[in-house]
Amino acid sequence: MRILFAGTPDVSANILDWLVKSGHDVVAVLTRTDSYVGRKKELIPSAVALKAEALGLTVIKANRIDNTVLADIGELNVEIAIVVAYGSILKQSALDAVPNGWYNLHFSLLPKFRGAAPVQRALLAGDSETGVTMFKLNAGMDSGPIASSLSTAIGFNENAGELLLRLGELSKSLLSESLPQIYSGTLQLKDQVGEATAAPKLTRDEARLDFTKPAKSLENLVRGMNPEPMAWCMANDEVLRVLTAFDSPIAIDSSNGAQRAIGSIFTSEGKVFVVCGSGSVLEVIEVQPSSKRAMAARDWFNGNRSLERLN
RNA sequence: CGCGGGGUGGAGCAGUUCGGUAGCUCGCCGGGCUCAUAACCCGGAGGUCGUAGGUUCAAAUCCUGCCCCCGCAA
Repeated sequence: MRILFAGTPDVSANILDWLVKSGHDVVAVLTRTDSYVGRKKELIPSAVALKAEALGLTVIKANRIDNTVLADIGELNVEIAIVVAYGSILKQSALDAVPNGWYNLHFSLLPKFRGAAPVQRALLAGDSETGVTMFKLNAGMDSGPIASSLSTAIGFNENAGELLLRLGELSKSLLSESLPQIYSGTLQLKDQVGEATAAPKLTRDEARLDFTKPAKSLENLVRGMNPEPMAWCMANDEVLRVLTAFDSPIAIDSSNGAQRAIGSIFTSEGKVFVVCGSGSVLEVIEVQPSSKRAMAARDWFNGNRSLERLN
């Protein structure tokens, strides 16, 4: 079947590459328009656009499926579309433009975590399992009938970037299982069952560490926010990004009153700890002060001996 | 010309306002203490202070150009 692939970021590009190299008949790619990225505001094509060009595929760049784009899609005579993190909502008119429909890969076990940030939200929630779901798009938000899904255990120190990478790989298994069924018309779709939850895009406010919370929930935040937008807190009026941190099994020494204040920093055996809520302690592994590169928390602390607390 | 912050021994930082031959916390090497240690004590190596030029008796510090790095915002 002639396939239209729609996607934008790295994960999508990786799956596109795999589809083509596995012999699937991808004839064109739909991706978001080039966007200004970085300090120098350079106009950069999406990862999918770059990959598609390298593969010699037709590329349609659009953030909205207007009549012009619909016409372009019409001319391609594609039979199905596969969507992996395209980045824009597809309206009914767009869905109708592809005869056998659009199949979306979503990085959660639907109906959990519908929306833009399923991987991060699963980590924030402290879930021990997540997965990838292939479903047929309808006009709703990730609410279409499911073709298939695969679950996977979340590693205990896995962050969002690492988990996404793994889910991307899992997707390939899902596709190699489901695509042949779509081609042969034997695929069975099932309505989503269970409680639906929303996974809206992350905001920078949400990424701020609140040390009055238990260390475990801060660990979840740090993992879920890495690599984007990255958890952060304030250290002497400067933003400190926290790349890696774990709930520590050590307990606060109740004999040391100074160490008990929320947000207090202390070291032990070369490790850096922060006092959190409910008597818990967060071990900080890697941080990035503003203007600096990411560094081991210990190195950072060596240069900031006078710092007593984070907030 | 979107806003802003940085480049100082192997690492992280201070010193730059008010020029005068480099300091702190670590790491590393050697020695000591100890049953032992990531703890403690003593000693040591290691720096063209991003780079090019300028001012000066003298520049990490003042002036100018350039290179590299980072956060925010998009």
